[in-house]
Amino acid sequence: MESNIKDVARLANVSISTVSRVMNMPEKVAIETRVKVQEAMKELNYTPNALARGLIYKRTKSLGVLIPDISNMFYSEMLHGMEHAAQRHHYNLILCNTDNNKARMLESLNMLKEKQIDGLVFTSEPVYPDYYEVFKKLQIPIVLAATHSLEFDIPSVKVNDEQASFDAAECLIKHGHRRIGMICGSITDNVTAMPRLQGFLRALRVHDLETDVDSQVQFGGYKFEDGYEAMGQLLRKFPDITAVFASSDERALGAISYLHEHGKSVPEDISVIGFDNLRLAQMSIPKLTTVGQPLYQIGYLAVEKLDHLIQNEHVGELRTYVRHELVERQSVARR
Amino acid sequence: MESNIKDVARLANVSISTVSRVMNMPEKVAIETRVKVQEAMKELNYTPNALARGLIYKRTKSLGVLIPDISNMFYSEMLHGMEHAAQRHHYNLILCNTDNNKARMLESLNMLKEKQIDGLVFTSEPVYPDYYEVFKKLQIPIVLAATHSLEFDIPSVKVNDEQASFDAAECLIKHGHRRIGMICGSITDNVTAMPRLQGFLRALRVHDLETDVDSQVQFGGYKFEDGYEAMGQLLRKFPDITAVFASSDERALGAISYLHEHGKSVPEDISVIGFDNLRLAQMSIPKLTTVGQPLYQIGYLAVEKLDHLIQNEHVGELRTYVRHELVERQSVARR
DNA sequence: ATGAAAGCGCTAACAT
DNA sequence: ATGTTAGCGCTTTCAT
Repeated sequence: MESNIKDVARLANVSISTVSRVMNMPEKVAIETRVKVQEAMKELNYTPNALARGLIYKRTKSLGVLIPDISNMFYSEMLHGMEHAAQRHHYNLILCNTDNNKARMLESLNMLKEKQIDGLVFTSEPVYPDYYEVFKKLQIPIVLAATHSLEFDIPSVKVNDEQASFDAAECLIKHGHRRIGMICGSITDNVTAMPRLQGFLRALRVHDLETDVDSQVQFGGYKFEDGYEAMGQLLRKFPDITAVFASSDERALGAISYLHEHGKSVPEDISVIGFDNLRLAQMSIPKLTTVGQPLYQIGYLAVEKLDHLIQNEHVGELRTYVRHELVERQSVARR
Repeated sequence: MESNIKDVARLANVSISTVSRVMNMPEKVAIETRVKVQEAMKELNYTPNALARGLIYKRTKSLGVLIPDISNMFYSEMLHGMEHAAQRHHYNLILCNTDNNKARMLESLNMLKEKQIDGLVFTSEPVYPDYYEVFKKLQIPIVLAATHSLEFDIPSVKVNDEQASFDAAECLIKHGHRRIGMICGSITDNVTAMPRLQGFLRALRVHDLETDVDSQVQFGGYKFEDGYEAMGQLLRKFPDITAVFASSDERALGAISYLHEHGKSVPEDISVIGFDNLRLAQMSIPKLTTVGQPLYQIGYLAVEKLDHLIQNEHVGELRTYVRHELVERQSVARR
């Protein structure tokens, strides 16, 4: 039942080249033959085979996307943007969940290369030197989304984390807070967690507040549970705290949950500011004040940048930094 | 720099069939030639071309996934399950976001067919007769995830919505509630919204409570904002309500938000039970009591079922119903 | 305006 | 154990 170009040619009484022509340069074929061929196509329910085409054109209009955890809202919002950009530029997205697992990532990369993807979007993780080696071997355009590399020249789209964190901390300070804690990502992550820490500390310094990382900062994972845990530890180290900067919305919600369970109300007793502005930031009680990054846009732009690379047009800037935005809701109060 | 089987053959001083053999049946080639070929592959950084293979095998090890909105946690959790099953069975997932837009869906389906996917996962939307026509033309195995069709014989994986809703309502009733409202999906959706409504009503009837759809049920979208709106309307129609069944977690959170803003506390004044058990159900204050559906598992099983179909093994049951689970947290109180 | 034939990178008979 | 060749479905010269 699967029909191919030959079947169409036979039914329409023309050669396969004519069929090919009506698909790719219809104006070059006589109107009546064209119609005849189109009717044959319809009758046979013909669909061209992209594998055969890809073999010839040496491009597939498929992009690979490597994501650590799709069930995380952070990534799914970015992915949404990527998908829309992909549709717009007639690409398909092949999705690979890496679970932050290197072996799995290498495996995925291999599959993607075999499938002859035209380009790759790599998200969030830092580009370690061995990753870079793999990328080079891939021989295809790559764009980093929500991450970047200062060591290597790989195009990227992300927010300025240092400045965004600075703004978060300053928001707290401007609301009159002086004893401010931070719930931060892993110390080993110097593409996201460290710049955020630095931005936080810079704001404190600029406003003549003391900084003591040991007592003010709690490191940990980015999840709700991690935020919950971290809030507990922070409170123990730094009991008279009046505000907390949690550098992801999930962490912030975890922190709020901890505070709630321990009889502190937000923002009356303690203010909390988050980072990301995921959709859930509007769903919490109190609604979360946070520094928003335009995740959808990051995904969208990453794919468009990739498209430019593939088309060999001007790539524009190597590292694109998109604007963050302070979204003031209810979790930060004046003191 | 892109090397192919010919390059490898030349470098290893063998024919291309020998190279092909070391890839597909290495035991059939002399150990020393094999090593020679493998070295050549490594040196040339050779990767087989899946397009060429697919052309011959007539299967691509790619699956299409149609999803209305990936940035929705509901879908991203399912997608996560699908992706893991896909990895396990050596498939790639080609992701298409349909935005609930029919034209876009048809376009995606067309692209997917051209790319010769081995199978398709279709999520959530009801299968309208015209969709079914399109599916038939596709000529490939299809599995429905979190939806099903009683009209057409298409394999599916989902929860028993009627019973799940029954359990939700009964939970409320067993906590002593008698004046219970429901926030429901669209009346036109008879694959999900209607069964849930029926389950709700059945529970009321079984427990000898009056049922009056007009005053007790508010229809609307599945989002947070919709839940917020609906809660307002419901309260106006049915002021002395003591409990609400919101048939999605997002709606439930919206309802809670409305109640909170209007001076009613949950669960002291009004109890709320949700549906889905998304990760955010644990993040709210109060933590949400809800009827959980195993979304990850639904995705996982859908892909495995698709694999069975593709392998032409026994499909097992046509319609698989997975277990839901009542997750009691803090948003429902005894009365 | 249309057709014949080569070739994209690979596998699978069929030789040897 | 290895090589030769046809062909998967298509595009693209090159003829006519």
